[in-house]
Amino acid sequence: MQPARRPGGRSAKVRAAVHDAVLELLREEDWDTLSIARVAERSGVHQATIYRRWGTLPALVDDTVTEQLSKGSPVPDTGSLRGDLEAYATRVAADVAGPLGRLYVRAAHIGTSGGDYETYMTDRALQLEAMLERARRRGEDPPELLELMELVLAPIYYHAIFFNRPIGPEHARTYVDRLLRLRG
Amino acid sequence: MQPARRPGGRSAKVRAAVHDAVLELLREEDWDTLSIARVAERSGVHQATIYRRWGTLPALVDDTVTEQLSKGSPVPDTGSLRGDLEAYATRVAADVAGPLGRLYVRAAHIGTSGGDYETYMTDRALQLEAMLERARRRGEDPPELLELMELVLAPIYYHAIFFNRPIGPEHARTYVDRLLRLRG
DNA sequence: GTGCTAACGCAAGAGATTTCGCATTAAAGT
DNA sequence: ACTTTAATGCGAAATCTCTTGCGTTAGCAC
Repeated sequence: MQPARRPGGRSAKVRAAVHDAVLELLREEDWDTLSIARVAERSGVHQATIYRRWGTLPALVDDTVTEQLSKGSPVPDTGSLRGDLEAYATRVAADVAGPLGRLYVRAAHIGTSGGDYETYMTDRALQLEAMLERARRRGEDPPELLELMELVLAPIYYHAIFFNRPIGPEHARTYVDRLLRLRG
Repeated sequence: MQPARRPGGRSAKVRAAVHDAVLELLREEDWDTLSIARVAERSGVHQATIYRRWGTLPALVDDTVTEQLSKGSPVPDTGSLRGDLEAYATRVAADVAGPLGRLYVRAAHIGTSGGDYETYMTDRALQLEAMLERARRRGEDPPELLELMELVLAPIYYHAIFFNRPIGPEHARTYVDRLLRLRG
C-alpha cells in the first residue's frame, strides 16, 4: 500500500481498523476462513473500500504483516556482544514461534508489494549493523552482518519453515555460540 | 493426494495433465491469477474432477510440487565427504535459483496436507544420513545431519526467501567450508 | 468378451466474491 | 468559513467459485 495521497485522519483510521481486524481474525481462526468479507464485517469498513484500497486478500495480509514488522521491537543493547546477540536471537526465535510467525515468513516471499519489505529488511539490517558497530567500539571483534544472518537467523527460520517446529531459546543460543566460535 | 484406488491409465493421465498445467501456469503468470478454473481449462480436465480429487487450490499446488520434489535427483556419491557436500550444496542452490525454487519453499508451509511433505523430508534426511554414513565408513569425521542442515541448507534457503537473490555455487561452497571447519 | 464400478464429463445452480455507479463524508487548500 | 475533491459508504449487478446429481467412459476382474 502506497502512502495515501490524503493521509489525514480518515484514511489512517480505516487502515488501522482493517489491519486490526486482519490480525484479530488471523489469531482466532485459520487461514482458509479468512476473507475480505469477514475483514469488512469485523472492521466495520465497507467491502468495496477494502477492494479499492488493497485489491486482493494476499495484498491486504501482506500490507498488514509488513506494517507489524516495521513497528517491530528494537534490537537489544545489553552492553556485550554476546548478550546482544543472544537477546536478539531468542527474540526472533520467539517471534517466529508466535502466531504471526509463519505470516512473517509468508509475507517475505509472497509479497506482491516487495517494496515495503525491502525497506523493512534494510532498516533491520542497519539496526543490526549498529549493534555490531557498538561491539567494535567496545573493542570486541564482532562478526560480519552476513555471517550473523547466515549462522543465526537462517537456521531459526529454516526450522520454522521446513519443520514447522520453531526452536527454543537454548537452541537459539547455540547458534550465537557457533557464530562467536567461528571468529574466536 | 493418496495413491488412486484405480491407478490405471486414466487417473494417471489426468493427474499428469493437471500437474503439468499447474506448473505451466505457475511459470507464466503470478500467483493471484492461478485458479482451479484456469488449471481445468489448460489441462483439459473438467473443473469438477479437480475439485473432487484435490478439493482446494493449495492442496493441488502442494501435491504438484511434492510430486516434482519426489522426482528430484539423488544425493551425490563422489567418493569424498567434501566432494559429496559440495555437489549437494551447489545442486540445491541451483534448484532454489530455478523457476520452481520459491514454489518448493511455499509448498513447504502452505501444505494443508503435510503428510506427503513429511515423507519427502524424511526420505531426504535418510539419503543425507546415508551420505554421512558412507563418510564415516571411509574413516572421515562427518558432521551431524542437523549441522549440515543448519549450516548449509538453511543459509541457501534464507537467501532465496528473504533476499530473493539465490546464491551461486562458490558461495554454496563456502558453507561447506564452514561446516567442515567447525569439526576439523 | 462381459459385467462391475471407480473416475470422469457435463451442466445447472447455490453461494461467495468482486466490481460499479452514485451519494455522502470529511481532509486539505484558499 | 467556503470550496474542492479524495476517500468512503451503500446497494445492486456482474462475475467467479464451488457443489451436486446424473449420464458416460474405461480400468479391472472374471
